[in-house]
Amino acid sequence: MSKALERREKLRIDLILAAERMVASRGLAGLKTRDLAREIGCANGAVYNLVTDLDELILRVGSRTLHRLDEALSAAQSAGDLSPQETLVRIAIAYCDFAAENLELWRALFEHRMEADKTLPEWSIEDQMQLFRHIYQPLAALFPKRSREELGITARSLFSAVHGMVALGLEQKLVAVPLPALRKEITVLVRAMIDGLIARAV
Amino acid sequence: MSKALERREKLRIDLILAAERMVASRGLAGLKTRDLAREIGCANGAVYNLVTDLDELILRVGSRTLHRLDEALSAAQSAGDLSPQETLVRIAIAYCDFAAENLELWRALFEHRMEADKTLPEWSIEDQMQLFRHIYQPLAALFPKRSREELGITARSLFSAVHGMVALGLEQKLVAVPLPALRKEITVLVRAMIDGLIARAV
DNA sequence: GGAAAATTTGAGCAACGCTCAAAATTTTTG
DNA sequence: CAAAAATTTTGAGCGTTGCTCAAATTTTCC
Repeated sequence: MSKALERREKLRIDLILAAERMVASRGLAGLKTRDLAREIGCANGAVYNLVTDLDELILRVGSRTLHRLDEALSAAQSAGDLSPQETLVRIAIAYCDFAAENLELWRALFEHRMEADKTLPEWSIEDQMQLFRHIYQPLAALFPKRSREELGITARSLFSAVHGMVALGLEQKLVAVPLPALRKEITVLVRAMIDGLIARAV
Repeated sequence: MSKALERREKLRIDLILAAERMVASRGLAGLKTRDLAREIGCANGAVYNLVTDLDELILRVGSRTLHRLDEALSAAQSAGDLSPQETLVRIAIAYCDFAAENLELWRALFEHRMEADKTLPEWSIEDQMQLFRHIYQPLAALFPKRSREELGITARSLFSAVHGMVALGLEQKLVAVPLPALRKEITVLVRAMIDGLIARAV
């Protein structure tokens, strides 16, 4: 590869990492092209040589966040040999903890909205799909009779419900819930949801 | 009241209604002061005579949305004389339907974020608290032994879980779920959550 | 080394929320 | 009712924003 292209690649990575740091510290709204350019040492116009858009940059940062989240959920899924129920609780708690520890980056995943005409790139959609798979496996163990499609729907429902509790729980707007209390609420409700689903399944 | 103040009040109401229409049609990001000023027939600077901030204006619009949502949930709560379980399902479905029918206004409730130093006005916090009360009553009927505080926590958990399903369900980013399917998922999971909570309570 | 190709640059554009001296209007006063 | 005083409205303008593009710079190639 030519020297110019090497430098370009290096700068692109610097840019994404700088953007990640900036979102983490100042929130998605605090991400500014001029600050980014100063941070990585180039002209502000140069940002658009590395990335077509701020949208793309945000998606790149989001991709990194999703992969780290994926790792956190994987760790929770394979820790110890728990029952499927308790594995699901662990995953939900891991999701909550990740969101709390990576608050602004996690928020950015859901705050960001593309303009109506632009569509999400393929790799970004792929990233998001992967998340449900951690829930899918324990669910499949609990409901062996259900079809792949049914399990997928249930997995998304469970994920969404936990996401809602975390989202509103970490929101300062509504009553600020202390993190330990939130973890407890999640544990209670996930157990209840699974119990309820099993009871109805028989 | 003086003629000047009357006109001011009228304009302020016009402004809020215009803002509501603009958010509903173009989303929160499409709310622009210059367009608002043109719409209600005044100078762009005049917007700041009626409202201190765009933040305040958004909060005013949010307040109206919350009140309409409150009405929708009230209607669902008092329709027929259903069991507490089925009332909770009805409320959840009503929430889902309201969000779908008022997509951008409903989104604005959660997308909007104040700058860190500014705090929410009292009336806005009050508005938000009211929402849980619809869930509280059927829950109290189901769990007569629980304290007010415990019921409040459970109410918020249930609300948050349903909110999460609606939020991710109506999001175009993830797999777009057809509305009837979403309503069905919500019904299933709310019933499961309640069943599970009751089973653990005995 | 020097011409050609590719890349980087930063001034500049349009649009944004918001401000504030000046203009217009309303209210008070004589 | 007219002039003075108080109040309200106005819109040009400020500082920022994401993004563009002709010009300057650097790299590539022979």
